[in-house]
Amino acid sequence: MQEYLRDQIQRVLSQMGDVPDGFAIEFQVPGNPDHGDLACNVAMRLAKAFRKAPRPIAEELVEKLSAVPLDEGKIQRVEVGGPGFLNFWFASDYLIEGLKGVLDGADEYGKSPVAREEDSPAKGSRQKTALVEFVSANPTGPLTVGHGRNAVLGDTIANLLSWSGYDVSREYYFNDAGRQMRVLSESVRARYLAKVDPNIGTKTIGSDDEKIVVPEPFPDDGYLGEYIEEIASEIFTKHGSKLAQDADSEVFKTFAEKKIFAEINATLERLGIRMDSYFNEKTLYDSGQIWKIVDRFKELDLAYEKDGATWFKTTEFGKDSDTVLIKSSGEPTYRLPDIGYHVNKIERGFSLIIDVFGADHIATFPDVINGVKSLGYDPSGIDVVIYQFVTLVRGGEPVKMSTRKAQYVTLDDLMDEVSEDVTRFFFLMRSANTHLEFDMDLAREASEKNPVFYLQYAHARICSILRKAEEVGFVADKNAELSLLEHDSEIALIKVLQRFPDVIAGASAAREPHRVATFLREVAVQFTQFYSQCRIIGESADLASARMLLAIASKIVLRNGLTVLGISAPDRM
RNA sequence: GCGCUUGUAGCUCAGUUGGAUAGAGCGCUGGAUUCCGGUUCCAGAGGCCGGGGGUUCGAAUCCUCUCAAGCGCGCCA
Repeated sequence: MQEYLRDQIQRVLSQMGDVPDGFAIEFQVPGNPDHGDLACNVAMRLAKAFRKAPRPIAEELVEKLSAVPLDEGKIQRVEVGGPGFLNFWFASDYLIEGLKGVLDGADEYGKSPVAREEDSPAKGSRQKTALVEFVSANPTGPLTVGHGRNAVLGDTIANLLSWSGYDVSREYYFNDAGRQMRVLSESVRARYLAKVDPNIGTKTIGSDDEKIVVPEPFPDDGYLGEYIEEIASEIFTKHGSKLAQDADSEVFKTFAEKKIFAEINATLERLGIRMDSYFNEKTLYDSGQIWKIVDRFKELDLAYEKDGATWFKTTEFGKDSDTVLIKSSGEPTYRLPDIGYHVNKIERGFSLIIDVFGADHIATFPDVINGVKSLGYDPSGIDVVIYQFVTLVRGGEPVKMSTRKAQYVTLDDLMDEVSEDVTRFFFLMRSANTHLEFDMDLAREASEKNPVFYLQYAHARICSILRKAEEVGFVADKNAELSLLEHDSEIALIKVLQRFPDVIAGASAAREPHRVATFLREVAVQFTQFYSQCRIIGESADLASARMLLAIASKIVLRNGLTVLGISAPDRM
């Protein structure tokens, strides 16, 4: 439709004056139905070039457009509105074609065709690929609520890209060799030793307001969660006391890592998330890649040695200070493997590389990009999605969390309390860069106050109508005369449904899943209005069939939208 | 102190690329109901879009200054 109108306007404009080079004709969907179905602002934007007021330009445009009649199957009428907008009203034939499109599309409605690389002919018709890296929590403990937002965002963005025609891979990046894992291992070992010898000495760690008693060998910055205790018990059950003498035993680390990873994956599974690959940071060491990068940085005069450490000249890129790449202990900081990892991703040939991480990581991202660029790679395919932190609210008060005492609500706890569907929806209903307030009381409530239930209810209600129709022996004619749909609420609903593909495409391009959630609410509202104003079963066979098809189309859009968000569309509630 | 993010209705938040009278849900007030699911629908009240200045046909949106909040600024990740 937009292309058609663009061509028409282009043709008329060229007769009216000199259109500036590169002038693009743009359209928008007006918020106010009195302004038609599509609006165009060319008249205002050309006022200066034409040295004329916008309104006369618009009026001339309308006159010229109507002189060579516009396709009546597409456009019903054109008017000048406000300061000089061209307002177009779609013809009902066009709307009906769109409705048929929804029904024909069915489970596929809203999907874009396969996206192909077009920039390089050599690549021919290769499908675009995307790598979405998310979660990426090191296996040191259960996933928290914060990880939940990351996980759900990443997974949904992956869904969106896949609906936009990308071949998508989900990847989990982790490090099981660093300091964190050492502390984890020592924490488990200390708990284990206390089981072997209950008389082992204790000590107190923590600050003045948070004192915690732990076994003597426990690291000062150790992990205090209950799960450490459980892992130690399991090791004790399996190995008895024979590991007590072996200070270097790898068992603590490998056992803990294996168990924690299994739990993380089980948690992700509950959310319907399945990774395609896991990338161990260790790979980058083993291949020698990170050392090559350091050498290259030194050749480029972007790295130097000082105080026994190797530094990255981030001041070259406008930062206040340089950054350590390799500590004086010989161990790299996370920044070096991060650069290596992104080089690795680029070398794997993805068209699009998406990272999802929390606001606390934002400052390190430019270093990675600058590093990648300095090494001669093109970072333009890398896109970062940043999300702000989550606050749980219960009874109007924020839920206090303390990592120190390991008093935090895990993602599993949250799902136990409010269900998987609600968890996903609440993480997706707000834009990623707002601080999310997760209202537990609202989330628990299974009523119209809870936006997820409102959507699911609308879907269930349509299913109920279909069941009812079956009971009374009514079968909708698949070739029903859809032009019988002319009630305001029917027309409004048809128009909303047809926006779905654009919403998906827009949400995908902007990596903003919340647009889908916002849109689905509109669909549910429009459907409910239609439902309350128009009866289906009991009307004449023709009208009942047409309305039934409209209800089925609504069901398709609700269902597909919920599917993209990873939320179930129940037949009954 | 510097950097990033965010300030929109009482609360939680939408607002596309700069567009027409700034929207939704909750809460509040008042109404509807012979119904295919009342987990519903309709109406109303409620706004200095944090504040000042600028850009232009036109600003919640862009620029600038300023105020406030969150996060980051480590040989942690």
